[in-house]
Amino acid sequence: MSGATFISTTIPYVNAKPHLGHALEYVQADAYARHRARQGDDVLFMSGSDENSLKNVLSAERLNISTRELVDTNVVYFERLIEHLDLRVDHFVRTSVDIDHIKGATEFWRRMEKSGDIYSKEYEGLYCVGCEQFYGEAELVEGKCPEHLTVPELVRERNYFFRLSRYQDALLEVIESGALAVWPASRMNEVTSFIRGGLADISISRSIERARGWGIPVPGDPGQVMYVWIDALTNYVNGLGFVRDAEGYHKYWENADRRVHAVGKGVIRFHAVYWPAMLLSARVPLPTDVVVHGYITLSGQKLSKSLGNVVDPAELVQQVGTDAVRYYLLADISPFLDGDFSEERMVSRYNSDLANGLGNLVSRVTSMVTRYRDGIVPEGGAVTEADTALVNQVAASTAEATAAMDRFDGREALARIWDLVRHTNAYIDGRAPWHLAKADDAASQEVLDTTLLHLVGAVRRLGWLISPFLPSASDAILGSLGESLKSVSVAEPWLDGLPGCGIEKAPAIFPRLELPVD
RNA sequence: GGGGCGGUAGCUCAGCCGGUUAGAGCAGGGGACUCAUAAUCCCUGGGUCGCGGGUUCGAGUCCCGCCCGCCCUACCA
Repeated sequence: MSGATFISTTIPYVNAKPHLGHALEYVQADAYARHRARQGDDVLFMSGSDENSLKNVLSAERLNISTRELVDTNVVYFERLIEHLDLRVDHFVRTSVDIDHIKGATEFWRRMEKSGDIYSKEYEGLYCVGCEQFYGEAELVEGKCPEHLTVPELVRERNYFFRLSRYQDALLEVIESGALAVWPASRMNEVTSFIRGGLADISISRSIERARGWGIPVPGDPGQVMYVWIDALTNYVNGLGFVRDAEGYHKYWENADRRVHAVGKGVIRFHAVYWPAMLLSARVPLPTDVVVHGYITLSGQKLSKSLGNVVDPAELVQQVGTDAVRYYLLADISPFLDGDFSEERMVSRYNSDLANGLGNLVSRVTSMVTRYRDGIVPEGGAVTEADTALVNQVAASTAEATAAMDRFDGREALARIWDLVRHTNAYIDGRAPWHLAKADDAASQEVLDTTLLHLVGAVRRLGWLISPFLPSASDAILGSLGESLKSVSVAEPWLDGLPGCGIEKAPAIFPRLELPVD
């Protein structure tokens, strides 16, 4: 146990601006990264951009600019989205720029070659530029690429091939033994049945002509560049300094407890079959988890540029704020299945859960401590059934949310956290502190003290619990209690250190949003 | 064609190896309260659990067939 966790997003092509699907994967990976970090792991969260793609070359040609110019321009939108969504990305790989990546991909290729897994042969196939992938006739729909609905081009040239076929048994073994877990289980079934169906060797290079001279050269053959997926997959180790045998590589990959890839359902095969096989060939440890999310539809329709229904996540953040977007993506969209986006639903969940639920709870608690005890958290008195029930809910929500996150299920985690939000609100009404405050007998005052202490404890715990999902709100809540995340531990008794603390009436953490009227 | 995953209250979903009157959140209806972001709390859910058979003392929960949606995979004519 090294206590280290590696988590990555896929690296998108930067031939266009990011859409909501990118945002989904980003926040899912970010929540997991923050979760593990909070559990005490040393976490490295990596993202990046896939720039060596023919798709980028063609987009640039259409715009009449250089490929370099295109990727340099577009990558900024992704970096900006990462900021807008408040992601704690530790390292961002640019595959056409980073020297570690370019050298690393080359070294990776050499290792596969050394294992005897690379050979060249004449090949002819139907290639979809949009997918950067060869298709068999049978996979086409009316002769067109099923993803892009364009006619693939017939390509014939000498290419290098990877002996994927050799790794069929080994891959089944790592997946079935659980060494490489694919989430959810249904996706794992897909992968194993695909492998059982037989693995053919795959083309891993293309002529420099077809690539328009863009891409990472194949070592020892200036006429060929690497197939974009081959260099792209190696970004995960290259971003850690694989080629330099860097300390980061040893720590966050080779010796890490968890090596996690968050991916979309469209690229499972690359991450759960090709990439592990490449790693086996290069004799590098495999990922431990591949977590597969679905796609986001918009009012039931697939996001597509031609339909003009692409939602710009950056714009969305500007309209409703980072918390609303993060919360919606994490709490409402299934982590594993396709989800539907609707602005109305996003606003509705924000208002009911964040503004009316948690936000209002923080307001009323801080307000009562300020009003009834001059902002000083009191010592508690005798504990009764209602207090114990609250304590139990704190423990249950904490345990359940933590366990859910270890299953990559942020939606479930948030649901269990909100059990505590509701329970705490109900606890307040059950105690009616405003009545206790008016009663001047000692007994009532003691109950009030106990109640306020427990409330502050619950709010503190909630602030801690939401930190992977809503980091800035978490800071705000803990800040209003004079706490920072670092000073709060799950291990310590949950009311420790609270009596005597000075707190202030918190400003609205989640101001209500108005539904867009149109 | 083969395989997989879904089809549960208006909406989004829970329901593990079959077992008392099928659940949650939101929305809707009624009531209470005032600390709070007109927020909160309490009460309120007669849903053919896609359809039809079957196994069982008993089935959303297992078996068979069918319908619908999505996905993976392959082409037998």
